[in-house]
Amino acid sequence: MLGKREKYWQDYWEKIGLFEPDLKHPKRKYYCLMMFPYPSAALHIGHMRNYILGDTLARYKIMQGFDLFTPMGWDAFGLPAENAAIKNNIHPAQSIANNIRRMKKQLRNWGVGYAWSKEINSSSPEYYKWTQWLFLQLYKKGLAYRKKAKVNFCPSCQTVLANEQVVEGKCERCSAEVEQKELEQWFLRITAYAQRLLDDLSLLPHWPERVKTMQRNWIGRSEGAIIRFPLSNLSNYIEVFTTRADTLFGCTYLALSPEHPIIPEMKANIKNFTQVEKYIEQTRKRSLSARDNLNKEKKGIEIKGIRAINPVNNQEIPIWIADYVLMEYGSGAIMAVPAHDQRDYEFAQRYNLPIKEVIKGESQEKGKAYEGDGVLINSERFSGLNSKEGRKEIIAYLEKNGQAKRKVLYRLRDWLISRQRYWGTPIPIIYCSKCGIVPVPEKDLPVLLPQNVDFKPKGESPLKRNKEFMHTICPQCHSPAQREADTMDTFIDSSWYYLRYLSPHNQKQAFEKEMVDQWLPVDQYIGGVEHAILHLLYSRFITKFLYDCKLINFQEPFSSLFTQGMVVKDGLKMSKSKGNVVYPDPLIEKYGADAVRMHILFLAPPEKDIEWDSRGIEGMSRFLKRVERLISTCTQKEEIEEEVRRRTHQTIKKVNKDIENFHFNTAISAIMELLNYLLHCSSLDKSTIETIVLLLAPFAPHLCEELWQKVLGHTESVFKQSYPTSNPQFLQEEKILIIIQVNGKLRGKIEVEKDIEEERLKELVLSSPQIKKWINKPIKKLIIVPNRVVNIVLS
RNA sequence: GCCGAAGUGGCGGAAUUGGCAGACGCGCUAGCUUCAGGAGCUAGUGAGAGCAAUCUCGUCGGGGUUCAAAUCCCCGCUUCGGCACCA
Repeated sequence: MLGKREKYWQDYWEKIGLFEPDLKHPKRKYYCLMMFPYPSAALHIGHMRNYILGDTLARYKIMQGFDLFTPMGWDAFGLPAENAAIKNNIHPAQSIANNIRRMKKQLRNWGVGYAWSKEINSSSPEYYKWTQWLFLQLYKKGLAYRKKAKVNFCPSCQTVLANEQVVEGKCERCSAEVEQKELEQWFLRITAYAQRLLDDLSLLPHWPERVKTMQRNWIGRSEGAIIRFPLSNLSNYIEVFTTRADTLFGCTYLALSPEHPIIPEMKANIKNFTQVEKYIEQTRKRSLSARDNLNKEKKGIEIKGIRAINPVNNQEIPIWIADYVLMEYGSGAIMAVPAHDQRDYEFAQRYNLPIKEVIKGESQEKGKAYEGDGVLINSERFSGLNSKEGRKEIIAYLEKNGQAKRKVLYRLRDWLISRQRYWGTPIPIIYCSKCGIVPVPEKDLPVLLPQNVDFKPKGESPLKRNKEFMHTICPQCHSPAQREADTMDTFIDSSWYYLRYLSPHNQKQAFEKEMVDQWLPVDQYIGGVEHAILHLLYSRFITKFLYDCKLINFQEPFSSLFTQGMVVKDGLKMSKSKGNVVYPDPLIEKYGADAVRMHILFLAPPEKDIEWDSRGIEGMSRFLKRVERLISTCTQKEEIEEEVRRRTHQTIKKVNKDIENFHFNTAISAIMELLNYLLHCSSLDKSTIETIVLLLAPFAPHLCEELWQKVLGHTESVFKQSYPTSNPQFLQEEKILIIIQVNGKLRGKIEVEKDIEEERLKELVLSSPQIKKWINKPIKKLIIVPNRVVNIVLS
């Protein structure tokens, strides 16, 4: 079914408000959310897959009688829009508006329904006013703070780059060497929620295990201790973090990160300070790329003139600076145990440092550090303990003397939200020379993003060049003040949008608590796995924060998550820069939306990546034509045939189960099988014909709506009908096919009545001529699995 | 390097969780139908042997558990994702 007829039904669904539930008084709510897109270009097949999955589920839930809420909006701020605008010299607001118009039209043509009356756009003042409000709440609770941090800066593009835009230390676009710049920036203290974000993953049984694992790794909890190493003949000390206190006796040197602050502090005591300085400078030049990635050779330099004392045995050990020690993690210093850490081992080998074995393991490899647990040796009174006890005892011993402290460390870092960019939510902060940092009062929100800005990159935040925007009055002392020129990371926009959908135009609040408590958490969230970490972690963080503020009454935003696979072309993810993007619209024009929708769903299970192939679409189109022909032309009769009814109910059962499990591909093949059978019946009863249409409706909405109303003569939408449910009574089969095996090999089949007595079955099987010829030896054993298998085991 | 997932016909993929391997579809082959077809219908389609009925082999490779393994266990290989000097 094509063109005009599909459009007719799309209009019809809009007219009857199929996707516009009564948000105030839902009876059985179901919140189905699909990740909102970036309106940077037209939607391609990959997007379509996402929205088709959601729409099919949504229509199924509507037919099950849920008050279904499935809204859509636009994640409209951000880099791609700004870059596109710079390239084409159009204002981002303009290009965004154009793209939204185009994408909305696409979604409509695909028959994807949304509660369009609740549409949101994160770049509109009525939305970002509340993103700013959210920032202020975080600021009030001390969760938003400012500190110096490095950014990647491309001197040729004159712009700040995101980490993803830095490829091997070079700018992704112009290949210039990326520089590091230190800037004052805003951070959100997500690390304060690290433990809860980790623990509460267990509240999410309906999230993919894969995603939860990725989040766990990202949070990266590790349990250990801070151990203090005094410097000999000095009052100073160096602290290290370790998870392996059991190996403390094997520590033969300390290693500091080149950025460690104690190095300049101890300048006077360091005898070889000039060489040390030179080494640090060299390391810095080797830039992040070379140092961070890859298993580069570990290099370092010994600090002469100061030595550290191992607190557990008072042994004096040398202090080194080593490029494999990171300032960003732990204390920026480590206790090196070459015998039991591969990195320390390699370093010790290179510089001829002693290697002292203190753990006896089961399988020790030569020429490698033994990193496993084992039994402590060469550890004085701790020798003989196992690693686990050793860690506990050694830390306890040091703790008594104030030389150690138990410590849990997370790899998770605070969330840097400042962007030196134009196209984002302005950070609602004012800098006053008298009052310092002053948040914009809530009544003054939104801080409007000015339209007239030269957003071409010139090395600083574009807003800085707009005097009208920058110059303001301090809300506290009313003297002239400056605005914050940076905008927020767009991940903030998307960390709370699911709350805004319920009241997108409310001018008094970000969201209405009663309604949000009623509708959230989202019942089903659907999106790409590329958001497994950042977006989902940030949303969880913000939800927990709002819960702590008592603004909502749930702690997790998304009860079920479904991450669909990518659609790839020529083995690569579709992207404009690679030039391998496929748009579905020409196919829809040729075959109709229903055929394209079903083809995408039929191609593979939705969580799998698929290589795009439009060839099979002909088959789907044929199938839909056969459905149409069957429904429109078959002769009707009163009575229902038993076999027809049984097969129909078996199909109903399977389709329901498959949809619930997102097995859309097998649901479709089950319907195809049923249709193949029904096509051979000379005539059918009315209920079977209607069942086919109802079963298929979520998959092929246009065709089924048309058949339901125009052919079967109903006056109400097919989506106002209940989805078919199977009646167990009609599933019963009185005859069962039993598989007969001899020595585990298939040798025959036999049809018997269900739940036949074993003795009788045995008799039938052994007397069957096709089986007899295989029994050439005495029977050792006879295994009967009721209603399934008989296996004859010969001796 | 570490963690995770996967490996089934020419292709996409099924297999009630240990019980007929290859459902459904694409593609291909033959026939019918049509003025014609890039339309429709019918039949066939894992490999090998045979006129046939039928038999043998077969789910990445190797071993094992079991009456019975694509499915469970061990070893190895390959591919794809995530993390990557995290102390």
